[in-house]
Amino acid sequence: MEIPAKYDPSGIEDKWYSYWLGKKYFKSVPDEREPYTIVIPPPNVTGVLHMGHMLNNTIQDVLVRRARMLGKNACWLPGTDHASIATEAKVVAKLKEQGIEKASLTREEFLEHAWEWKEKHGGIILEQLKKLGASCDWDRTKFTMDESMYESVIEVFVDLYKKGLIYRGVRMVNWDPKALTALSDEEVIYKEVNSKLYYLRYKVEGSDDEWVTIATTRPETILGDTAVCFHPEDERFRHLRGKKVLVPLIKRSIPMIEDEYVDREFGTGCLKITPAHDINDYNIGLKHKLESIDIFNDNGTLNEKAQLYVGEDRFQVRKKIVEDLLNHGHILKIDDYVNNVGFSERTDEVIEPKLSVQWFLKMTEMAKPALEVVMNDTIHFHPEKFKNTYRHWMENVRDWCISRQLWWGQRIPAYYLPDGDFVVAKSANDALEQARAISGNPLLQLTDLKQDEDVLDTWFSSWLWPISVFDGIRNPENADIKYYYPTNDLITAPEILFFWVARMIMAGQEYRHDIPFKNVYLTGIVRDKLGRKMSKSLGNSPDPIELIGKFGADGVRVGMLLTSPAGNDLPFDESLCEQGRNFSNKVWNALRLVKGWQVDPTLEQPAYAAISVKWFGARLDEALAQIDENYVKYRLSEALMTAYKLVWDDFCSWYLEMVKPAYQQPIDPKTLDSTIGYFEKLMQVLHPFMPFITEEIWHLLNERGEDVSIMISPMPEAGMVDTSVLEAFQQASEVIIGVRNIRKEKNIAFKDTVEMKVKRTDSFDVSGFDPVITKLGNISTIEYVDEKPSAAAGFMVKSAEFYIPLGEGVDLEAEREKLMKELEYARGFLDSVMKKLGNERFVSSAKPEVVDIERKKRADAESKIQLLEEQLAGLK
RNA sequence: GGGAGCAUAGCUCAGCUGGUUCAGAGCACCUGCCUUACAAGCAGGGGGUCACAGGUUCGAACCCUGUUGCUCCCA
Repeated sequence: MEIPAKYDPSGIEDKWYSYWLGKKYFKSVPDEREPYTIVIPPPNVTGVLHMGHMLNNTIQDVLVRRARMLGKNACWLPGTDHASIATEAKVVAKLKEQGIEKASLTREEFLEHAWEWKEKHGGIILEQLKKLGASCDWDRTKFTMDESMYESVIEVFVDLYKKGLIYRGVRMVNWDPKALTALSDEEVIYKEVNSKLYYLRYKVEGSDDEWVTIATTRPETILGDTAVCFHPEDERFRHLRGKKVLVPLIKRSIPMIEDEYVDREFGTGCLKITPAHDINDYNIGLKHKLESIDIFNDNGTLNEKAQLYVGEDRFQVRKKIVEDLLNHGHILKIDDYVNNVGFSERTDEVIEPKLSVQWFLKMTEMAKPALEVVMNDTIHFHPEKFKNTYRHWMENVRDWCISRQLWWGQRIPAYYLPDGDFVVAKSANDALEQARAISGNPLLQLTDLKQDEDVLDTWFSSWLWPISVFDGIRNPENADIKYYYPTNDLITAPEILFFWVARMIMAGQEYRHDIPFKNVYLTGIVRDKLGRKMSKSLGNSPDPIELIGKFGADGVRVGMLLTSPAGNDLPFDESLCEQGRNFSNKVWNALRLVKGWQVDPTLEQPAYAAISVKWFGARLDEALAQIDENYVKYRLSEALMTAYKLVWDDFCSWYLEMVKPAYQQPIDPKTLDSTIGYFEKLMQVLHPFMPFITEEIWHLLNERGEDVSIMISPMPEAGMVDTSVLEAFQQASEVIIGVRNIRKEKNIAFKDTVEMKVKRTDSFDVSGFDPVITKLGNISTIEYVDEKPSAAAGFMVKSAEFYIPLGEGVDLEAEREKLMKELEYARGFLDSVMKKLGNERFVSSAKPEVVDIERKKRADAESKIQLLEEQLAGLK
């Protein structure tokens, strides 16, 4: 069989993915096995795959594939969320391109367009995940607006309303004047902006020429002012107590009030209060029972209450009012000023704090048990440090604004009666029944009821995700939810710890009386070389599909995971994927080597091969145990690195070189069988990280029947580790390295054999590995001697001395220098040990084991020094 | 302004309960090799005052205090 020297993943990946799909290996149905469940953090239907998804989903696939090979019933449930704001914005924009205004459509017509858009674009990410090798149970794919999911959301809304946890209230919200919707705090991005600080003077009412000066960045909002405030202990304004001032231009009379909120150092120490347009002012307004004057329309233009500039945009008005204020002598000065301004995450519009009627979910009571289960490690966070952040948020949680002024999403099931009263119900018919009851009017018709126009926040769907994907809200006793819930691991980004993870925990406790997952693995953010977050707008993100084309899915997966410990940002560089690709190639070439061997069934196993097979078995057991431990601690990068070194260093660089038959010589069957057996195990260990190449190689190593796959084969288990053979190999390898060094120093080509003489002590014995040393050192004979040979280059391993006779050309001085160096080191070492042992307090207070170790070190160092001294003496 | 976290090799990170001359890994770098699986490779090698200053201890990268710098969250 001809195997190319370079691994080409292109055909192989598609071949095996179709095979897995065809054999339904990703599918999961409840059975008697232990379940292992992951629900995907549903990507947005508007999105395309980016590097963050690559990292996140690689991790999920690694965990799922491993669980499957550990014999668990693994279920990775995929899906997408409807992303109400983002999707609606996309659909609106698309319609606009076609010359259609959203306002000209009915709700139903608009939703038709939205669904059409979703059908066309909504599945892109999931399709791309297949290229990555994601082993999701695609038959279970869910979308947050699927009928069952939609109904679950409505049912939960109604239930929480009945429990008194959902209420309708006036609140200061983050208003997006472009999208015409309220945003949650998490959807607002604060940016530093160069703006101006305007110093404005207000005339004191009833005075001739008495003024009070305030500083503001938003002069247009003075039209909504209802007070001016100073600090009660501020002497500078004491004389204004109880007086009134006039708002410039409109000359409205407003009171001077006092509040400790005012920062006396900032501006003039005097603050204008505009309760309708600033959250802090709003709170002061509540405290001092001030009037709220809302001067803005929903689209950011001014309304009649402003009295001036009615109908004009807020930023236009700012320019105009500054001019007018200047003309009327109200502006004393204008400073440059940098402040934080909130922008809409979706539309990039400047957020307007706005009073409006919204639906809220009370958080305080739900937060308590959700905090508890994380603090007491019922749910484990990886890494643990996020427990702190989580606690801080949960202890200061605020009510959740769950309404959005959009059409795309679950419509709020509140129905308004003609008199303004409302009922909340699962269906219009239910609502009618209730409405008739509360109004006492049995003649009310469906057409008399008007359903709330708003939809629910997307997170109000996704907080139910781990439950609703198994239909656990509507059918709490169904087989799926009982089997798969709670899920095992959730893999997500710390950015959404609060508005998703925390809320899922709350929903779990409310609706299943149980946690939604046992472990939360927080990934870092994928950044570019400059440390910037990868984003579409910056254009600094590579296209994952192109990367896969370039390095192979396996290569990219390895690249993503190599330097990505949990919770740490990943400074991405293509060279990481290159390293992954190189690793694929390394493994591939190991296959080429092994497949190239001719076997001679009559051959006995040579001694060098026997000991090598024994050693690698031990090494494999050791590494398997280390890898298991890494997985248990969710240290996936380390698990991968352990496997990487096991394959590259131990298997390829050492083992294969050790057992490799001489050129064009056949191999014995016993060694070949062991080697193939080890190779198979290595492929199984690597499979979760590199699903494609391992499947390919696994099938090439042995004839396989139908219906088999490495992905459903049992993961190798660590056996008892034979530490004595590991220790012996360790020393043997040092001998080999010693020989290689001498060859290099003395310019002896590898093809020339050398002799080796060994002067050893009883405590040192690697003779089991002599055949290996002979082979890898290309040594003609190993002779055990009692005296140091003359004219030889030497080195030491432990207390044994090794010599390569050189005939002439031994540089005595160089040998001497080498020995002196070693001696110096050994003496220094001994010194440090003696210092400790000479310290009375060390010997009396340190643990006895520690003291014993020091004593042993002293003995070893002393004998080594003696040896070196003898050697030096022998050189003369 | 409040809270949290981080600082170890050029880069990204390990370093568990203080205890081996404990300072480690991968990549990058340097040197020599196209040796018959692999130059996407092989063999070897250099590189760190563990941010700084104190303290606790027989002993500190690790514990404590302060300083500096960076990051994140909340306001």
